[in-house]
Amino acid sequence: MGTTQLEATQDVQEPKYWHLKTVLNDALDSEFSVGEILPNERDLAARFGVARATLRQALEQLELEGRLQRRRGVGTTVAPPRMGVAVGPVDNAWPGIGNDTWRTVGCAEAVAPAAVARLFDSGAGVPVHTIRRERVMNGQPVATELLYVPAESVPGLPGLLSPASHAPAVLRELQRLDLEGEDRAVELGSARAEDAKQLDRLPGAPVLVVTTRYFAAGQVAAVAISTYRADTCRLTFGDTGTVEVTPHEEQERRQAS
Amino acid sequence: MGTTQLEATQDVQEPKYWHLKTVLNDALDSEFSVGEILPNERDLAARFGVARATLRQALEQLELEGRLQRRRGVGTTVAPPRMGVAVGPVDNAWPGIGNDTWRTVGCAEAVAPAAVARLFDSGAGVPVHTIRRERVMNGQPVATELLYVPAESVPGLPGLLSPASHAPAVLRELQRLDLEGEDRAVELGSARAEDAKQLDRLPGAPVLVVTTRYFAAGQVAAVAISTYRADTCRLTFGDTGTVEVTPHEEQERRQAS
DNA sequence: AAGTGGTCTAGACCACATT
DNA sequence: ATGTGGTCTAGACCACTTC
Repeated sequence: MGTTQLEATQDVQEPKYWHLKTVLNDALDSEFSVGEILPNERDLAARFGVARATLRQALEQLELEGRLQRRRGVGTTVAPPRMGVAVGPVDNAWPGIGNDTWRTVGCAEAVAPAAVARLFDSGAGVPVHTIRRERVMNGQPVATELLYVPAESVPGLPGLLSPASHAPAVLRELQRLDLEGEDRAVELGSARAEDAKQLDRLPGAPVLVVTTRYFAAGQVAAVAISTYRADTCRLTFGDTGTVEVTPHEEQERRQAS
Repeated sequence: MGTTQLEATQDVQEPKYWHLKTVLNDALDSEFSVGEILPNERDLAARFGVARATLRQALEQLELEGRLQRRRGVGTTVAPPRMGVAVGPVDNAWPGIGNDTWRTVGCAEAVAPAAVARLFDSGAGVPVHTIRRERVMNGQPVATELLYVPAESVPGLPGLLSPASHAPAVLRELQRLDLEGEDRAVELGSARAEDAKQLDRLPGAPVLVVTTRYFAAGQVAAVAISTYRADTCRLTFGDTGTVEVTPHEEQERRQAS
């Protein structure tokens, strides 16, 4: 990266932070390896002759693109390539089937929030089982999920359940139903406080929100709102089998730890 | 939204811009309708008793979440709900089939850039036809795409073609092949200068990048890199038919224009 | 205690669209 | 010419991790 100031040959009309971003991006390719820590922001800003805020604007974008990882109190490191995460319909199946990558971390019984109720055929005020799960890959959390199952989808449930057996029971009942199809949407969001904590990020971090509707008996039998870390994940939708991680990616990921 | 300063009852540990964001978000729900313009940033900042930069941090997040739309020289308006955009496999078909929502805007013949070449089975240096297309919905551009077709995928092409007939000829040849499957990945990116211009956004705007691989004869016969506006689009992957726009959404969208 | 990234301020000027 | 959002500066202090 040298001692170079930003060249004065800069096109007008091109913001400094944008130019800076491409310079840094190139430097990451040629002069740094995955996991390496960069100089701190104050030094970098001085080296390029810009204010720290401007430097940060460039770093923010590079982090958004998954090139960098910044952690308060620690520093900025070069991020490994994004993980390919399968979100279906690889196994067109109910959640919780077999030994998948999800882990249940809690559950509750309540009325569906308005934004979720809209996804069900029945209107507002539907009582639902709410199951919180998290997904871990390569030893790091990549997603957190809220699975909403209307009580009427699983009528066979006994009345009172211990917290420990509640979630498994709901999933078991779900899996008895005949799954007719799934339906997914992906959009950009920012992590709510609770999600951010589980994903080991700050609130407001960019996330990919996957909304899945599970159909059974001509109705929406369950809805899952999955929140993926946008910086570390590439969501894959394989029609022709899972797109597996290439050996090259696998190697680079290992270097990071 | 009132004349209210930010309440002093603010929890410590909660950043101002974060609190501000929730306040604004609630105000948007209750006191504004789609398409309405907000007070300008300097006024808003003064009204809430914060610096403009802090106010902007809140606005940026709301724009990222698709709640606001900001345009330089114009102002900040309340955004309509995101459009549901089908990205397949609704029609598991070659690009350019039938009357789809895509429009070809240019094409060229060159060697595939490294990042794209990696997606093909053949290594680097593959000669490809490059077709640029754009997707328009509800009268506004939502996506731009670069479609890469290796020359060896379409051997039946005559040598020299006029620019006008080039792209259609490539697509026509593609469609003669037997499509065995598709493969998609979605990740977050930021708009390159060229894409940003076509999407009517500033460079660096958040986008959802969809990478599609088309398989034929056991090979990757074509690759498409589609860039969707993350602020206005919700990508839908329908296994059970297209998820159509609800009447409610349709109405709100109309109010915006 | 020292060093990191995260938040916040109060200004200035620029690019752009509209009048 | 005016008003808007976009960029940039030079500081300050805070929250967090590590030593």
